[in-house]
Amino acid sequence: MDIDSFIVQEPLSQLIADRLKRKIWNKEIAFGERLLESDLAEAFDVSRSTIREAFKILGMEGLVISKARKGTYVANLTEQDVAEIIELRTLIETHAFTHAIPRLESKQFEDLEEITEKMREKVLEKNWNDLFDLDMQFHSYVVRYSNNSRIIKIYDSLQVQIRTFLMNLDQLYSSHQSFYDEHRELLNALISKDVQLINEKVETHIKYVEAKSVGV
Amino acid sequence: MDIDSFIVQEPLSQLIADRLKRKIWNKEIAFGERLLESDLAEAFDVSRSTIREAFKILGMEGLVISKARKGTYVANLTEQDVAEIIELRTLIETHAFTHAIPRLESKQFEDLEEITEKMREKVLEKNWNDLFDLDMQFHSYVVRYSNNSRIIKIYDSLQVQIRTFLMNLDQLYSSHQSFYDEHRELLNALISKDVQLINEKVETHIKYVEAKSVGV
DNA sequence: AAGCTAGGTAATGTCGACAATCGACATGAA
DNA sequence: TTCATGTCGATTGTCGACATTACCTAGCTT
Repeated sequence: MDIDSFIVQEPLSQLIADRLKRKIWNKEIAFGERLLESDLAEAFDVSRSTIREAFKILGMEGLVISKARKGTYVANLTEQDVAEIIELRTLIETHAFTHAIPRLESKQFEDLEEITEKMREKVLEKNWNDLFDLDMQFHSYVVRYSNNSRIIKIYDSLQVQIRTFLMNLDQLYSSHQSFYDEHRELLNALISKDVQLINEKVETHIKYVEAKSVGV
Repeated sequence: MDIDSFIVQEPLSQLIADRLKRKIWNKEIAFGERLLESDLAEAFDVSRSTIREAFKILGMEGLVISKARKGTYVANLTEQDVAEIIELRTLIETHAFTHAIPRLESKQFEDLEEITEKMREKVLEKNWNDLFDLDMQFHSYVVRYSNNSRIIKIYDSLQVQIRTFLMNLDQLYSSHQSFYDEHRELLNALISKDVQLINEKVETHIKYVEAKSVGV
């Protein structure tokens, strides 16, 4: 028995998909770039089948676009795409946050409080990568309490795309303080359980990010 | 050049996925049934790779569920699932219909009129299958004018699931007349371009279907 | 020179086989 | 009996090779 047996549980294709995702986020692979099955198979030292399956995963998450017999390309984020993502995010989050309200108890608010406080730390440390993670985590946490597995799944895919364009916004780095403030307000709105206020804050928060993204 | 060249354009996996979809809709394959790659490969006379890719497609549409090293199963539609689908459908359609308004001109209303009138015919002919198609077509047509490719894609997948549980509702067959009336009202609401009214009609229409589906 | 046709090359689609893993059953010890 | 361990068959994961298709280029025709 190999020692790796204790580590490897998920299929190789999933691992490859994750590694490709990272490469795109780190800009090692550019938007619009063509991905050749053979090249990647060689680069990752796996077979083309595995790469193919990884492509399917990334395709579901909207990171990659495959056309039959034409190849697969890293999805290009045009202004239209960013607008679509913003629109969808607003739609899902306002709905999910609202529907999560009845299931948010003190336990949940404590968790969110913890996430938010960690954000404050990361802001001071100027650790933007962790800050991103916490941002995503905060929103995912609430969406999960919408209790609709389909909406959660859609949101997970959407978050991959959100992250993709956020990682390309250097401007965002300069506004770290408001990053924390925004989530603090969002959390307070949730605690108040005031639907109107929550929707307002969610929309404002997303629009705030959108403003940063003009001209991606 | 082979004569089939004119026919075969899309990958085999897509064709297989469609055929599997039909089999599920026709109840030739039951909910929750396990799908064996080898068996299906033999049945359709293709390789396992092709079946695998078909599974990935059906997985995206939510028709089957694959778990690593555990196999893939036809998705089971519990009451919870139906509730989720209804919730998501309402969310997407109200949003998409509302956002489609500015792009709906006389050309579009004529098209919708045509679809609706065909429904009247099919009701008289008692051709339920075609009626289903027209129903799906009507809603897809409007959603397409939301101009958000991501929302359209989500809706397409959702419609596959909607169809899946509609095909299992014998009760619906008895209410064919109101089927036509419902869409007539929906169309009138769209023509009026009254957001409030449209949302109302969409919600009513979906809830009407939901009522039929209690206890699936 | 422009456009069309044909052929070659490179990439994707499909295949069948081998490897790793899971589940069920059998076997044996506490 | 009950639980742990080992073995076997069945099924999915991964692989490399062949088949088919699309893109590019060269050469021809007008």
